[in-house]
Amino acid sequence: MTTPDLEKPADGFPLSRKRGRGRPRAFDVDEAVDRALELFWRQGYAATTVADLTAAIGINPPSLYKAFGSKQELFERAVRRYAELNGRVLEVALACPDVESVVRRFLTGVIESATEADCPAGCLTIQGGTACREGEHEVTDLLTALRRAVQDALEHRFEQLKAEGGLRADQSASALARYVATVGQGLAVQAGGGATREELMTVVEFSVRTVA
Amino acid sequence: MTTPDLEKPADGFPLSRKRGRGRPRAFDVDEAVDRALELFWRQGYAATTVADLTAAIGINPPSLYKAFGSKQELFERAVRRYAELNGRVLEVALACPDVESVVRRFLTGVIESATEADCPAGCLTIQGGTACREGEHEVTDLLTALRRAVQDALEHRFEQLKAEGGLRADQSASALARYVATVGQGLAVQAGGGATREELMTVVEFSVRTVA
DNA sequence: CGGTTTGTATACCGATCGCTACATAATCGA
DNA sequence: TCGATTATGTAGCGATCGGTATACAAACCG
Repeated sequence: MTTPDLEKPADGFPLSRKRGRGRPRAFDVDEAVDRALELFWRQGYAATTVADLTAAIGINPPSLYKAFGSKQELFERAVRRYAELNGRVLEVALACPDVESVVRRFLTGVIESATEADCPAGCLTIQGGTACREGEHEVTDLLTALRRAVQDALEHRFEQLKAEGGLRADQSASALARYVATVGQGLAVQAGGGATREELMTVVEFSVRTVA
Repeated sequence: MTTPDLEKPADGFPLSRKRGRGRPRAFDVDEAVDRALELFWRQGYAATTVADLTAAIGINPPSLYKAFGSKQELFERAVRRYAELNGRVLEVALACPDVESVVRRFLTGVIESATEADCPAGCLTIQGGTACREGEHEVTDLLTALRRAVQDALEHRFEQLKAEGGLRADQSASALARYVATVGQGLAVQAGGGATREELMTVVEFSVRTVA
């Protein structure tokens, strides 16, 4: 799973919009990634075909391959975009001042993201990537790493709060982070199955009660 | 998603092993379903090809289609087999005498099933079925219904215990069932990502604490 | 035994898969 | 305006997809 840094700013252009020498691209790359994200999110990696992608973006295959390299690299772009969007939600939760509010805000954010009306229900990192034939672990591994990164961020924050006295010294920050991440993943599965925000918010209350 | 009752006992044979008139089948159907189950479990529906299935079972395509009808019907058979296996685990949990032990036994059973050494990690109903093109909801719906059935069974048991006084009258059996099911699904996601039994058992303790 | 029934193996179907060769169009620096 | 460069549209590549036509093999019944 190489990451050849497509579309990077190409250091050297002070503030100008980079415009290469050749024919200009006829579609917006970021918008294309968003369309791809929606498809991968809704259908998963294996069930989403290049024909689906080109149709959704409104381009022909050569344009897709020029811009992204392959279906798998486009998937990685979409996943990175997804991580960027959800990263903001995570940051808001991590900024909360105590364990209970971090947990409540995180789980609430997961529910909101997984039940957003104009997005597929559920979580891309859970339902997007089982698809791997024997020996093709790249897709699965990427999504697993992303889930792990969220859990690690929670753990780091709980360690901070523990040092500040906001978490009892005999409590394990890593175990707590795993618990919260587990509930979050379960909530995403529930949302993928059609559960509503109201139903899922009752789960948050159970979880917060554990923590408090 | 029709269920044409393939391989039913064909009432009329008192106690004899049914042996039709034609050439006998050269492979064991139940064993074939188990092989298919493992593949669908590990790779998901969309990423598993008929060639994968015939190779794993050790037969040629016509035999698969004679016995099962289609890839999708074989998937349904595999899912039913999966439900049968996990149904036993669920029954053990439901037989426990109080809320806390039901929850503990259920979540422990989920962990054991999702981390069994000689099976794919995780849960078929979560990672097996995202695969559906626009308009092909059969696969996803089947798995969603299966998860829902587990949650409903928990809810029914909690209602029973509530009537017996084992659950406070102001507690919602459905909300509790949703919480427990959510944690179970989260545990399955964690297992699919490589978490160990020991790590996941700490999550059970958090959850049980909430309930008690 | 012959006739019927059922499963197997070979070989292959049209459709679609991910991907690309090629010629053309549109922009650049000079 | 002229190459050089980059993207686009058309058309199609070999491989594989889910599924099957056909002929043969192995059991039954009479």
